[in-house]
Amino acid sequence: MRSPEQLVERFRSEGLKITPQRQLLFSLLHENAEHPTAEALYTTASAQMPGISLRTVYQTLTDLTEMGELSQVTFDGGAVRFDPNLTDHHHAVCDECGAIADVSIDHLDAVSISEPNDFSPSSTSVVFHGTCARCATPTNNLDKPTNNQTK
Amino acid sequence: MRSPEQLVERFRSEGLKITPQRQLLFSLLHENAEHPTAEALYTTASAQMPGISLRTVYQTLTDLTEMGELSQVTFDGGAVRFDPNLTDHHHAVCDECGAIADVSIDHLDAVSISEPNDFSPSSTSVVFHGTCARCATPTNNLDKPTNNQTK
DNA sequence: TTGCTTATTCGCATGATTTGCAGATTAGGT
DNA sequence: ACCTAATCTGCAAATCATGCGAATAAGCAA
Repeated sequence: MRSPEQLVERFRSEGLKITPQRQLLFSLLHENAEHPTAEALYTTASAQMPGISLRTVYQTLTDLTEMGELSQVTFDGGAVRFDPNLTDHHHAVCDECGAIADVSIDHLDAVSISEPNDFSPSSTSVVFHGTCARCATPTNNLDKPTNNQTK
Repeated sequence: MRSPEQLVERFRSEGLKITPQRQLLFSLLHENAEHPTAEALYTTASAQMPGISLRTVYQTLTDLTEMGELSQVTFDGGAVRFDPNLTDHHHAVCDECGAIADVSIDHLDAVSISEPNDFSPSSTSVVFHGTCARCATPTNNLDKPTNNQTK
């Protein structure tokens, strides 16, 4: 996703209005690597702007997604999560705390479908499940994040 | 998933009862490569056993999943789909008709996380998006399957 | 076969997530 | 300051899934 400033420019140039709600969400999403759900963003946004509606959060997220500024991802059937990272990347889901991390992958080009041979893939996405560094460390068990598991 | 006969044995040995509803679902799931949703199975089951309840379908699918006889998969936030294929495999989703095919993959072991280096993956799943053979063929457009897209 | 015990089924209510709709509000230009 | 269209908001409703209690039936024993 572009910077809040660039988004403001883009919205203006497309005749869309710059509302405080949109600006707040732009800033909350900018460089946000937490893959938040709409509800999570709503909670955070509400703290800074009491009265903002969940409907508006959904609406803005949908708009940004349609504009290609956000992508939506879901893991294991939970709520949709929003990802402002538009670079080529994949995801690692911690089975302990539910955290989702962006990961880059080596040698993905080596992967191919061996069977069947009649499917033409246009994109490939990889999801790792496992344990994140924080949960793997037996010490600092105290400041572990709360479980955010999708299910 | 094992054969209906083997499942009957397993259920009996665990003190579970063999009901006509379960037997029907065993047979509908056996070697089913369509990745059906609970609703889809309910529709099919209802044709053969009018009166069967959607609740029972969900219950049985959950039971089989907990027994390790089925796995659940979701794509793009749609409804959960059930997969009786317990072999090591991945999935290819046709963006045209929504069909989901099981695929085997070569060189998955070559894939590794380059960044960050502190996540310990225990499993890796790959999903291809693209066009299936049937949709890619310009002829036989007439007998294309109806769009079953998850979203 | 009959009867008993308990697993199952079923239907309905409820929960979670998301979208549709319509009226109230407001951004941004005149 | 005023207009108009875009936006926001609240609520209803759709979809998917699960909890719960009463009714039912499978499997065992006599």
